[in-house]
Amino acid sequence: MATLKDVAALAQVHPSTVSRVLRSTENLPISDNTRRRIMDAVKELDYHPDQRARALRLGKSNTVGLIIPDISNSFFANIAKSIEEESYNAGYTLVVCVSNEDQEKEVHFVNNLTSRGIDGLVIAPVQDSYSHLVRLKKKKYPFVLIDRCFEEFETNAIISDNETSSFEAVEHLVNLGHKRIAFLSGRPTIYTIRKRLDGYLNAQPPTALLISGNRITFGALKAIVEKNLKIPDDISIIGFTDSIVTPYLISPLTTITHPLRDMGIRAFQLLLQHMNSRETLPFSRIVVQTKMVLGASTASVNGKLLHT
Amino acid sequence: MATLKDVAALAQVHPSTVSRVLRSTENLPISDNTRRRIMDAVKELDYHPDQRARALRLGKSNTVGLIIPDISNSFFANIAKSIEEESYNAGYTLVVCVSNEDQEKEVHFVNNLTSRGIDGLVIAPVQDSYSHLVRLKKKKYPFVLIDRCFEEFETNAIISDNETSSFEAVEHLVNLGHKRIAFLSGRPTIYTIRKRLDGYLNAQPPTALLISGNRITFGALKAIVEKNLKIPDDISIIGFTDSIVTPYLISPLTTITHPLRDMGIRAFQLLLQHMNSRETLPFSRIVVQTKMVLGASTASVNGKLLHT
DNA sequence: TTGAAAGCGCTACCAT
DNA sequence: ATGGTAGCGCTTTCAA
Repeated sequence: MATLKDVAALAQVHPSTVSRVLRSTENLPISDNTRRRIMDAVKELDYHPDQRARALRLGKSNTVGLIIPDISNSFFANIAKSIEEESYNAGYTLVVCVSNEDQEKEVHFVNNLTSRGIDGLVIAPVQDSYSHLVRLKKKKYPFVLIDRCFEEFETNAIISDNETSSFEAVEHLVNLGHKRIAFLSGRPTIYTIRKRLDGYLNAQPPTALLISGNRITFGALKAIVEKNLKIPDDISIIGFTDSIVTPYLISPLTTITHPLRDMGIRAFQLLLQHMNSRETLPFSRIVVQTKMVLGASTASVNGKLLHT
Repeated sequence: MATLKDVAALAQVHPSTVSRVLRSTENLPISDNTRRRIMDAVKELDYHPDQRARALRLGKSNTVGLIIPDISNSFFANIAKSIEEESYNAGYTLVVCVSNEDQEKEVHFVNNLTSRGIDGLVIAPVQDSYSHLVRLKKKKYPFVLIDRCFEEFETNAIISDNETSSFEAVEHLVNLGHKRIAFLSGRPTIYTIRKRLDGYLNAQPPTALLISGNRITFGALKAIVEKNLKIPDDISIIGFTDSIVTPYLISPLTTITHPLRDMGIRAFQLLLQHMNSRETLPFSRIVVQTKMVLGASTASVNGKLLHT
C-alpha cells in the first residue's frame, strides 16, 4: 500500500504538501505544476489515505457501527439495509457486527468498535444485561438502541408500540369470537418452537395463535403443517413478521408489520444529532407505529376445531 | 476514552510498562505490586486499547471485511452469518458492507476497507467491472470472491456449479414432459419482474419456470397468483432459492439450494490461508455442489394449461 | 508557494 | 524490573 511519503517522493515534494493538496478546498496557494505532479503520483501509485492514521490524527472516523443479534432474520437485515443507505448518504461508512444473540459477543463488539474510533453506535441489544451500555453512557459515547430497549435505563431508542399492536391483534381475534388465544414467543431454534407448540396444541388447543417474530412464525407454520391443521379453518394465526413472503405462504398471513425502513432512518438521524452536537443532548425514546395487515389466516371461531 | 497514558499516570508507571503488562504472555519480569496497580487502573478507567493505533503500529488489524450486494436477501445474509461466526472463532472481527448492487459503492468500500488496514476481504461482487479488483491483486492484497466470479480474471473464489444445477433442473422438467420452459432471471425490483413475467406469460405461456434467486422467486409467485394460475396444475416451478420458508409457500417449492454455511466457511478459511502465508499462494477456485430439493411445485405436463 | 515538526495512541527495542 | 524513544501514516500550525 502506497503512503503519503511514497507519493511525495514520486512527486518530489514534502509529504505535508501532498496532504495539503489532497485536502484542499478551493483556493489553496499551490503551483499548477506541483499539483499536477502530485495528482499524477497519486494515480500512478493508486494511493488511498490510511484511514486509521487519519482517524487517529483527526479524532474522527466518519464511521458508525451497527450491532444486530441476527443477520439472517429479515427483520434486522432490513433495518441494517436502511441504516446502511442512510449513513452512506450522509458520508459515513457503516460497519455491521452480528452478536448472534450472544451477550458476550455483544460486549466484545461494543468494546471493539468503540476502541476503533468509531463515531457512534446503533445497537439492537441481546438484552441479557446492560452494564456495558452503562459504561458507554458514562463516557458520553453516542449510541442509539433499536427495536429493544431497557425500561429502567434511559438511552436513545427507536422502538415500536408492541403493547398497542398486541392489544389490537388480540382484539381482532376476540372480535372474531376467539376465546382461547395462545401467545408464542421466545428465542427459538425452529425445532424447539415446533416441539413446544406441538405440546401446547396437544394439551390445550387454542383457536388462535399470536406469534412474535419472523423465524418463530415459520417454525409455527411447520408445526401446524405437521399436525395437519388447516389455517384458518382449524386455527387462526397472526404473526409479528415483516417477511416479504407472507402473502405467498400456505395461508396468506395476517401480520403486524414494522416500519423497518423508517426505524433505521430515525435511528441514524438521531445518532447523527448526538454525534454532531458538542453539548450533551437529552435522550430521545421514539416509538414508531406498527400496522396490522389483514391476510387470510384469521377467521371467525365458528366451526373451528376446539380440541384435537 | 482513556488512553495508555491515563492508565500509566493513575498507576504511576511509564506507558510502555502498561503496554508490556497488557500484552504479557506468561513470565514477564514485573513486580506483583506494579502489575496490580496497572490492572486496577485499567479497570478503574475502563481502558480499551485504541485499535487504530495498534493496527497502525503492528501493521495488522485482525479484521476482515465482507462486501455483499444485498443484506436483505437471505442468500447473502446467510453467507454473512457463516463468515461472521468463522472469523469470530478465529479471533478476527468481521466488518460487513453492503454495496446494494451498486458498482460505485462497491469500489468505494473496497478502497475504504483496505485503507482501514483491514487484513483481507471477501467480496460478492456486483460484477459490472473488476478493474478495482485488478488493482487489489496487483498490490497482493488478499481477497476471496464468493458466489460470483469473473471467468477471465483469475482470483480466489468460492462458487457453485450453477451450470450443472441448471442442467439438472431442466432435465427434471423435461422428464416430466415439459417442452416450453422459461428461465427467469435478472436484478429485479419485484415489480419489474412481475410485469415482465406477465408479458411473457401472455405472449408465450410456458408450462414450466426456472427462476434464479430469492427475491425474483417471490416476485414470480406474486405474478402467478395475480394471474390466477395454479401451481403445479397450470405451471411448474423450480426456484434457485435458499429461503427457509419455501416449504410453507402456497405451493411447497422445488428448489435448487446452496450450501451457504459451507461456502462462508470455505471463503474465510481460504482467505485466512492467504493472509497468513508470507509467500504468494496460488489462487483457488472452489466449486461447491448445489442440491435439488423436491417440493410440490413441479408436476407432469399432462393436462397443463398450454395457452391463456 | 512549500518545508519542517509535533503529535494522535500504541508497541518494540534498547537502556539502565 | 522499569523507563525512554522511535516511528506506524497522517494533518496542522508555524516558519521560511
